[in-house]
Amino acid sequence: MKATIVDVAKESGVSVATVSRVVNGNYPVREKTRLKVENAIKKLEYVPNLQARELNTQRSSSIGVVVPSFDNMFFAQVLDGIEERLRRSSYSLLLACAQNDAAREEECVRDFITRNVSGVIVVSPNTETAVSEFYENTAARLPLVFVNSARELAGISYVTSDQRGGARAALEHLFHYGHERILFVQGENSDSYRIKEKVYREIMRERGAFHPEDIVNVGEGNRIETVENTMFILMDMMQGLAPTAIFCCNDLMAMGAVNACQRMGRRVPQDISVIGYDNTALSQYTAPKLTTIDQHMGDLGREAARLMLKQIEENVTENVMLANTVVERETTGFRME
Amino acid sequence: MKATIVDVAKESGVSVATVSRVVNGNYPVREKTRLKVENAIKKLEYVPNLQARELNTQRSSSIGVVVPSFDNMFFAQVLDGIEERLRRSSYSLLLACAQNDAAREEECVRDFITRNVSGVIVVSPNTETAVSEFYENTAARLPLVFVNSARELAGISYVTSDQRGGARAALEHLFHYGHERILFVQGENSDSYRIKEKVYREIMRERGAFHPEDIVNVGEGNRIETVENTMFILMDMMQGLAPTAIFCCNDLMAMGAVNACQRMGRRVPQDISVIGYDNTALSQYTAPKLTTIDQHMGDLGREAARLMLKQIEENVTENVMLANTVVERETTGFRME
DNA sequence: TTGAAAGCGCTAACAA
DNA sequence: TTGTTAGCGCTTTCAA
Repeated sequence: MKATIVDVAKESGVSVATVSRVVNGNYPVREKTRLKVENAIKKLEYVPNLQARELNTQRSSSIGVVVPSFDNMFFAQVLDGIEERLRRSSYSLLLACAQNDAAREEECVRDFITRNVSGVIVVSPNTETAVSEFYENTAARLPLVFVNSARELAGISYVTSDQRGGARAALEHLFHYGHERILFVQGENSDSYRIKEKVYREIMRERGAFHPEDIVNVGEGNRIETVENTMFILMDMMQGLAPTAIFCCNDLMAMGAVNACQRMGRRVPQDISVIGYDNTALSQYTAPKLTTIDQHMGDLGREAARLMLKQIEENVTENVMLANTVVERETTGFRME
Repeated sequence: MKATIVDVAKESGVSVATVSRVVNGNYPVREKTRLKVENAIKKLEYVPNLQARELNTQRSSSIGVVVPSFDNMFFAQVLDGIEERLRRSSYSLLLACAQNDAAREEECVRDFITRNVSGVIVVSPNTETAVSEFYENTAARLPLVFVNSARELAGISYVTSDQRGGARAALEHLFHYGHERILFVQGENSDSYRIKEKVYREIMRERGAFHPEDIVNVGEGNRIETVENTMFILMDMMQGLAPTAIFCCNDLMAMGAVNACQRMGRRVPQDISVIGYDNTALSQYTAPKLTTIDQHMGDLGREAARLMLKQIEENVTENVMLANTVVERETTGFRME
């Protein structure tokens, strides 16, 4: 069986208290005693039991993270950022996947509470659950951080990305290249499309360049088929219209847009410019490489971890909004007649 | 403060043992008593403390998973599989990232032991560490499962994917379409390239169709730049050679190969066929869509979780090798003159 | 500088 | 069917 602190104490002929002091190094121990204990530890391959320690000290050194799914590169990157920041602390990461399901999300959080985590980070919380009583109660119990949630609740820290600003930056980038007739491509069922559409409408109206028919909806926006769907829909649409640029709500759609242009014999960016959103790895794989908006997902994760640590240590919540920035690559530019 | 079992016992006027029995439902409790206790639990918002329970029962209900990094879609998919299988059990998942570093990998495993996990799954263990004494000692302490490791140690369960068979299947797929002169594109520093190269050499030699100059090395094979590097190297190479097909060790390289062909005015697959490896999401985003070999990474993860559970429950190790299968899409076919 | 002992929240024998 | 109690492995107060 695994060696316990008692075994070590016996082996080295001291009390368990002394062993504990050696292990934690928080109280003075005579050099000679320390050596004896350390030898015994090595000999018995003793590893302290964190569960017991935490039960005793009423602390916990794990943080729960709930993600809605793994198939999306977005979450992998946020997770990466969280892990990176947490690594420098003494906390470790308990992971659960909510499968895009509100009930399952609650379940995950409850399980974390049972496991006595120090706090829970929820990435893209389900909008149904996010407004519910459930999270209000949970926030009263333990530190809670939301990543990318539109709705705000008391006692919860938020880290979001400035999609309004990002949409504006994307359009200004296109204006800068002299584009006026700009198609807007979005999908269904996501707050993030709503936000961008609103900005698009406002800005285009301001310029007197708004045409309702320039707004294209390609349906489900985060699947593999999105690329192809977007391509076909645009090939259809663009027959009648003569946009000089296309603003897409994510890189999948942008990729479909580029493909559509190429199939129709329009050069990108000489004939038509395309800008995407998210700066997923994808955007660099294509030829030409996508100009897009970076949401800095790694930073989103790092910030979430930082806010969590802050809540645990100082018991204060904080909200952070990260800027979205243009990454210019090869799909935007001036028109060449 | 959080309510404990003692609080619930007091509130409902029974002993802690009875509360425990109600919570666990493992011993008979009179209906009326049970109701009293349940009410108290609800009233106090009591959540049992798993740490205490596990300390007492000498059990643990978490499994540690170490991945080398997150930036690779591969690991995200394996993780997805592990999580999916574990979800149906009562175990939860402790995650750590080794950052492609052998020392850091050991550290992660040690930390898991301290946290008293039931077992550890290591995805793509570092080859240095994999052969070391470290894992031998660790395997003696607790269940260990390796995903995608070339070297085998006693007391450890393995789940690997049959890359030999996959490479053979890829070549046979090309032979089937009548290709004889086939370029082999690989990268540096990975067992998986070695394995495929060996198969390629063997099979091409057997057919008397082996030309040493057909083996191309594009350097670092798992970065974003791999796509572009591959493209330039191949555009250079293919001037002199006249292959009718290209077998690439991963989808990044295959994407680069397709781009190279297109730039050189060769139609894919009418003039030249390209086959990739991995079946990453990427392979479906391109136009034309990549024919590739599926490693079934989700299954790899699910199997790893299954073997872990088996080791925990029955204390037996098992090795599994998953078949790699051809996924035919749009980049392979007969030559059209 | 060290040891004895209480107790963290829980389960499970044992007794009633 | 229920209660009493020992003890899981550890930390920490208190006393020596």
